[in-house]
Amino acid sequence: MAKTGKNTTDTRERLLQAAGEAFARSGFRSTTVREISKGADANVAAVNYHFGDKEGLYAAVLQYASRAAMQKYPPDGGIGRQAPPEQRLAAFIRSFLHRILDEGRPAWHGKLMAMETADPTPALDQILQELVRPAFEILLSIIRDLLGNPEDNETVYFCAGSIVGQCLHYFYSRPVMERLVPMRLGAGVIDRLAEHIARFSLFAIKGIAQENGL
Amino acid sequence: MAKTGKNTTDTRERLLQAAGEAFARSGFRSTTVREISKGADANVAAVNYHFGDKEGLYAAVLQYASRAAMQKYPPDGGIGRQAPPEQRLAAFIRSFLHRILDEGRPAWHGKLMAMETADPTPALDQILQELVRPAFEILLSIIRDLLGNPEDNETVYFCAGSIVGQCLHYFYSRPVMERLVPMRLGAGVIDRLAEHIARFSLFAIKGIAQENGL
Amino acid sequence: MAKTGKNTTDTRERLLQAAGEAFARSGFRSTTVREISKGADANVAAVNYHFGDKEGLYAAVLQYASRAAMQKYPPDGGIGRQAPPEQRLAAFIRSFLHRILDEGRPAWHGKLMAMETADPTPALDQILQELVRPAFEILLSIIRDLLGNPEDNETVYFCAGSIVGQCLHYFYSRPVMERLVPMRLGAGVIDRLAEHIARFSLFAIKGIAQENGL
Amino acid sequence: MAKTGKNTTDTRERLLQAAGEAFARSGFRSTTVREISKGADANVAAVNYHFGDKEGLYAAVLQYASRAAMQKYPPDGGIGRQAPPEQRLAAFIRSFLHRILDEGRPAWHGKLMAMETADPTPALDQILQELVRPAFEILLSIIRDLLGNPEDNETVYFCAGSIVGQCLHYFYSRPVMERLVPMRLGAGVIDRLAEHIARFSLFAIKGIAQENGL
DNA sequence: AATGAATGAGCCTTCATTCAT
DNA sequence: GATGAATGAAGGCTCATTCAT
Repeated sequence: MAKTGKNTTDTRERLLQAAGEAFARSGFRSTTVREISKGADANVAAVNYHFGDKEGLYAAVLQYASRAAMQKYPPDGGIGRQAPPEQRLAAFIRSFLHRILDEGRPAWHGKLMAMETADPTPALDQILQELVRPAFEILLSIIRDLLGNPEDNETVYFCAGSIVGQCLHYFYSRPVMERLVPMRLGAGVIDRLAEHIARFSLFAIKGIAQENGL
Repeated sequence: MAKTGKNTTDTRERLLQAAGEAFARSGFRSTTVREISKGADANVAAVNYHFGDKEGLYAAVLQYASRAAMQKYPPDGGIGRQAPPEQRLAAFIRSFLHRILDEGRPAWHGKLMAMETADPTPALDQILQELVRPAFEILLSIIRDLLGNPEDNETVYFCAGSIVGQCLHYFYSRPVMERLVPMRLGAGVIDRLAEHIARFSLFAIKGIAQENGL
Repeated sequence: MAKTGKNTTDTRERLLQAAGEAFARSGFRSTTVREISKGADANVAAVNYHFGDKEGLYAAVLQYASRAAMQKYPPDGGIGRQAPPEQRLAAFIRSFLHRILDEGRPAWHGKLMAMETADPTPALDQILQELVRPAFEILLSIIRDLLGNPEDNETVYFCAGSIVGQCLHYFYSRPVMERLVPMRLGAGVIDRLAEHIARFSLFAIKGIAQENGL
Repeated sequence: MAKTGKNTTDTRERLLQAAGEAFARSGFRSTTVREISKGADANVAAVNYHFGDKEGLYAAVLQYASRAAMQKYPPDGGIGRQAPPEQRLAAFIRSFLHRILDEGRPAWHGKLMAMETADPTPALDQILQELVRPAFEILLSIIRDLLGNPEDNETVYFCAGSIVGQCLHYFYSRPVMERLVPMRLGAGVIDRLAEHIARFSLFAIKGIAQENGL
């Protein structure tokens, strides 16, 4: 009955953790505050007490997760701006892929962001400006370098979409893929996948650059 | 009390339509049968009468939508098997893109399928075998033709993923895209997009084929 | 699709049969009109069409069942009024017991009456006067004969209650009995049971008669 | 808005009371949780909060009632094991009869148990082992003493059934009795009834014992 | 005479939220 | 700061009944 030790980390933190896992597992609607409270070994009313309401908790979780994920897997892949764009692209892709597919402890960090991307809540805008846009700008600049700084913005955007899309696909469509192709997304596969997407995209962008350059 | 002329189509059909729009708008969980019933100008019990339960209605809607979408935009893009693989790929992509981005009347057809892809319900398996797998096989055979029928399956699967991913991305990430890039997805854009993805992928696959061929 | 042969017995009759079984199985509340209709191979609306409403059907079934049960197992046990009261009592008990415990085809006839006894609906009064009272009067007259036509009515009523109670007990408490004692109510047991109750009651009434007679 | 003084007992207790009365009045199926909640002056969700669901509430009520009834009218009738079996039988019967017919405050206690006996729910088994079986064993031992500890178990069980049946009859068949015989079951009648059943059964068992002994 | 579609009231349950302590 | 009890608004579903044919 003694409750000592339970509050070594404070309730707020435990709620954030439990909520993150739950939201990533079942989405916003399907996750109940009771489920979260139980997972955090806290009272039902704790959510409302600390975060106002369920939506407030979600926003907090999202921001918390985004920052953590971006910190663990930075969008530049840990490679300097001066590196050749081919390397920077490969690093970007590898980092992105790990961010959303990593099955490690805070696996839900990337998941949550990807889910939010497809089905945004009012909490999205908040992190969009703070975290997503900077990462996107990095990608754009890599592509511009590869394309030779073209005047045409649409091509740049399209190429960015092609790269991001390839990466996200393995997150979104995983349930279908697992039913469709005889292949599991183990740890090794992620790296081979990153390599493939980088090679695929590099050939494509180089091809486009050449064609445009003529 | 006279009910004549109130509805030209019968209740079952109206339920299917209303449910499709609602499910595509808010997802399975968030959509209520009362909302659907009201939208179909029918009684709450009508859903239960015609489809057993909410899940049965969803399954019916999904099948209905999938077939309609596949019929309107067939996976071969209306091009014969004998056409050169470059053309077949372009046709496949164009058809795929229109299928999921078409804003026409049954706009929700593609939406629903994409949502189901990312977050499957028990109703998915039903249409997976009937509709998705055949389309996927078509894509695989196109890629095999382009790659020169390689023995390595993983590369084929990876390339297929890259193509499908690029297309789906513009569906999934649309909310984010609209906030991030100054561009609207009008009818014309879909065609330019299809052209881009085809060109992008063709350069990539050709490059990979060449590299592997050495 | 041909429906010939289905109406060899008419719908009304089939509804009565199906409803009887269902009501005896699950009681009035738990039985649904749809269940009955399906069992009778008839339309949902047939019940309301033929019997006005569910309650009307129940009343019809009850009367139908009571008459059939009373006819198959008449309260006098098929023994003349002139027979010695000991024999008439044994016959009464045997007939009663079979009426409520018989597992034969229209097993539900007696069951329904017993259920109605414990938890009467408005339909009870109808059959009470027509069927139950005459049977009860027969029992009373047997007891009066055995007791030597006493002036005290309460003793007669009490004895009647003791006899009827013993019989009904094996109907009402069967679920508990089956859990409590290692014994099944097979066909042979019913006869041994009838014999026991007759003997038990005869000893009792004789004893009371002697005591009162002193 | 002030809720002080509104309820002296707490909600859980009030729910138990209200549910007991309602279940005894209308049975499990016909009783609604709204009816119970209103009767307990509580919210609809209170049932769910305190007892999980309607069935859980029923089980709780049944146990509560059984224990209370068994405590108020213990199966040994308050008489020691060393008393002569004739006295113990009379005491058992008197206690049993009061337990199921008592019109006192928790009148529904016995009613509920009797209803459960005839039409058991999953909740029965729980109290069967805890409360009913011990009482039944007491009755069996009394009968064995009266019969001179016979080897034949069936006779013992049959006699037990005869006694219990006589008692329960006045509970089950009360609605019919009241229509059939000009007699009310007042407090005085219960005692006279107990006396009758005891005398009736004693004569019967003694007779059987004598006959078997020859 | 009989049917299948449609109705609306009502039931049990769940859930986010609030309140008194 | 934190809790357990309590709330009320829905939500999905069932059911007896009715309506148009």
